[in-house]
Amino acid sequence: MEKTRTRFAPSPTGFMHIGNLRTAIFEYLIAKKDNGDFILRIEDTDQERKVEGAVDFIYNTLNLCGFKIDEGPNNEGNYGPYIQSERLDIYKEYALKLVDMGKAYFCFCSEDRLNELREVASLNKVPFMYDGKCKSISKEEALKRIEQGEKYVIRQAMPKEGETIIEDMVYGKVVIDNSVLEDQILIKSDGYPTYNFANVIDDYLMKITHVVRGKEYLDQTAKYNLLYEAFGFPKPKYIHVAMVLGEDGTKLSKRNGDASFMDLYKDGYLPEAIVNYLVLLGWSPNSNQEIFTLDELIKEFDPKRISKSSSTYDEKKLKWFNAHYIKEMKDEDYLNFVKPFLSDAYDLSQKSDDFISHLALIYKNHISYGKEIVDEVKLFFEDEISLNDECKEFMKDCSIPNTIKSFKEELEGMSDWSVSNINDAINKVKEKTGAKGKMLYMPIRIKVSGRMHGPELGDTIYLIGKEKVLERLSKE
RNA sequence: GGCCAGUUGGUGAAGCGGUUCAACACACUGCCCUUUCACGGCAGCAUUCACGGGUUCAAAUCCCGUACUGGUCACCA
Repeated sequence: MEKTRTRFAPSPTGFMHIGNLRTAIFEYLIAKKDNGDFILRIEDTDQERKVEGAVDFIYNTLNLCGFKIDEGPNNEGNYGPYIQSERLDIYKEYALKLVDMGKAYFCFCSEDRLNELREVASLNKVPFMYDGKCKSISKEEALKRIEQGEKYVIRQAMPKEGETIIEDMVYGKVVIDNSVLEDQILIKSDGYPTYNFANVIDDYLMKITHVVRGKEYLDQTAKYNLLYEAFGFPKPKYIHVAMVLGEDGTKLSKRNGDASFMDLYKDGYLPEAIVNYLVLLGWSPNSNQEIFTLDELIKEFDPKRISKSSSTYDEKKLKWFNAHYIKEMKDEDYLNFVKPFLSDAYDLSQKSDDFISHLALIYKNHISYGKEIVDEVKLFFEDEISLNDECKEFMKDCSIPNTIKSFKEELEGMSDWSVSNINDAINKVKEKTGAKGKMLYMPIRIKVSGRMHGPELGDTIYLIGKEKVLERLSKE
């Protein structure tokens, strides 16, 4: 039995959106479920889109997600190189092999001629397809013309009749009519392979057993199969996955400003939560379980349960997952996680460690992503408070000044500034004034913090500090 | 336009011919808990599975057609 090998094959653009990552997750899980290998291959045959440092970026992202790359550009295995631009000779060699077999041919048609054909086709309202003009050129003549420096591409001679069957683990059997397939280009005139050709060659040479890719490639798989068959290579198993749509129903993209993994990560989304959320987007386990560790996913994942229809990215659900994972964190880990967000936003140099930790911990059950704490915590860093209309409305009740006065007196007489003493003080106010419930807590909260929502009142008062609290209570 | 695929609630989805078939989760709404807010707990939320036909004793589940959505038809990946 051959070893299961999957590959993640991104373009090095230095950006990874959610849909890309999800594909990587599926590939990783399929490999690891069988104790197989997960390979990273860089598809940089489009030299214009290449970005410096992109390879490290991809390693970094996958590492954060907890995925170990078994082979890739930075840790080569036996099937390198792992960057397509370094494999040009290989593609050429295989293309020529196909020419020798009579299954591919050199084509000298100029772009102008192709454009003319295209125009005629669009005039006649038929799909454009290369007419195979150069197919009849003999190999000897072709070689002579190449010798003379003529530009050429290599095209595969495709069957004009019959049909090609695609077997997919998600979509089942899909039949494509051969008549819609044109003689596809294998090697471009700049010597680079086309994406399709490089893929087939690499997947074969790297012994990839399961090809996971977006559904947009489903139709094209017929071309792949014809290539595998021409060479006599064994075909991999195909797993096409439906797309992830944005909340507006369109495809996720960088241009739409849709979140990338790194954007989310920087805002304080935990990789475990992102992975957990994404794997459930278009895949469901054979149970009601929703929270999964990576190991559990490896055990449970079954590509046959991937959904055929596209799904919509739902930030609310992601937040729910993230909040869950935050609540599960150990306090110590949580503090290390949120403190950077605080220190980025506020000057903490005058604050004690106790203050910062106490403050951060109060919000552990409140925030759904790290950066959210910045806004939540604002009330502890502002000198002036101003009430909004809702607060003002609330404060109109005539019994309130009395409550505030009484509470102020309690605080003034307090020797030891602590959360429990503050809570006791609130209790005493209740006894003395008869105010209770909302009419007890809310006036104090508003007067002291300037808002109607916030963490436990005792903690809030404690952290704002005695001096500032008294000052605010005294104000009209 | 040709071809390919998809269509279960606001969202992710389970179910794939009957025996709770419309689970579960997010969101939302209400209640309870906490002397406030939040957390947490509980409850409600698709008479119906895009629509129309057919097969069957029986269909969200099988078949056909229609509509809609998306993908694809490059020397781009």
